[in-house]
Amino acid sequence: MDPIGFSKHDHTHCIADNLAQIEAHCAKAGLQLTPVRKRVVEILLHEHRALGAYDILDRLRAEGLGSQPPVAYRALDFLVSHGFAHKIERLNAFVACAHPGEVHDPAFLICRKCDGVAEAQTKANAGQLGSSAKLAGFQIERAVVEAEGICPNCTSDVAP
Amino acid sequence: MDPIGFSKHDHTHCIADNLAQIEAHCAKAGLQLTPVRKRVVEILLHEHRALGAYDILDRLRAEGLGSQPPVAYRALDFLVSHGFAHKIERLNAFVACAHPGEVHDPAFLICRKCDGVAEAQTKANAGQLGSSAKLAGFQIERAVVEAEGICPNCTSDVAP
DNA sequence: GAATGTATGTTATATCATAACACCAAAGGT
DNA sequence: ACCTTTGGTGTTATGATATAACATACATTC
Repeated sequence: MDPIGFSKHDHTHCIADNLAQIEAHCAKAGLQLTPVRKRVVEILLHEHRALGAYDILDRLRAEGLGSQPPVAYRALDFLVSHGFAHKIERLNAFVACAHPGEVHDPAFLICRKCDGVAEAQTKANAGQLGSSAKLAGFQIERAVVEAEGICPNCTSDVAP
Repeated sequence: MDPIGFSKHDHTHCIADNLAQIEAHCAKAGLQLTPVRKRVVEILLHEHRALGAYDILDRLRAEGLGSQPPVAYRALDFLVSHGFAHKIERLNAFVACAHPGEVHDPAFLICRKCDGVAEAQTKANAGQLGSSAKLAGFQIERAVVEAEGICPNCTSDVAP
């Protein structure tokens, strides 16, 4: 399974490119991409799916980079708060951002067969949700949009 | 779309009406609205906000209706699976459904000041997300849409 | 070189959720 | 009437996710 938008791509380049973008962004913004943080984003980039904090922690532990939950959670907090990763609330898990550095309101397509996660774009204040909010006098600051279903690679062998 | 929850309304009637609808629906569909299940949905209806499973459990315990987590989770599973309540993934908490019995794709507006939750309607396959999914060849089966921000009642005393 | 800020290491614990098994009560067949 | 099936509840134990709190380390700056 290698879904970024669920399409085939050169995964090695995809990792390297994203990492380069992240490093550039950190350098520019004066953010410290420490070994643990870098390794966590590498792990996330290596999969194109959501990983739980404890999955990540297991890998860090195996590499001697930290063994207690706060190590993983702190690295993830850094990545999420700077837009290098996102939390998938539905899964209590984390994915690398597909557009690091850009400002965006992410939406996710989660395949329930292969667990792949694709990142789509939305505008939180446009569309149906924006209309409802406007009507209600509600100011949207952040929106969680996570669709579950079947990705194109799994449509053939779909089982209910 | 008329999100209820942030507007004034006769709360006693709102509870009674919803409960009546739920009872009618259960009777019609041959579902057992047992004492625990009924009490849980009453508790949820009484608040217009999301309650954690353990909050609900505490109240059940105080009334001698069950004291262990599975009691609350089982009742909540029943309510959620039949559309009488919804889980707010962002909060790991539950709200009563504002439109029990009707088929709908709920979306939520969550106030970060007062914790109020309003339910709005969307169509999962329409709009921006639907377009993205279509483009990717992704079949949406279910969508989690949860907006966080400030409700109309809290806009005055808004703090960042 | 002391003070400050930021990151990490570690312990302990909080919070959310479910597996597994025992028990009970209603519904339906014989 | 008796039995069996089905679905709900009671309980124990544990799994899974997440954070508070405090100690240590290391660089920057004054």
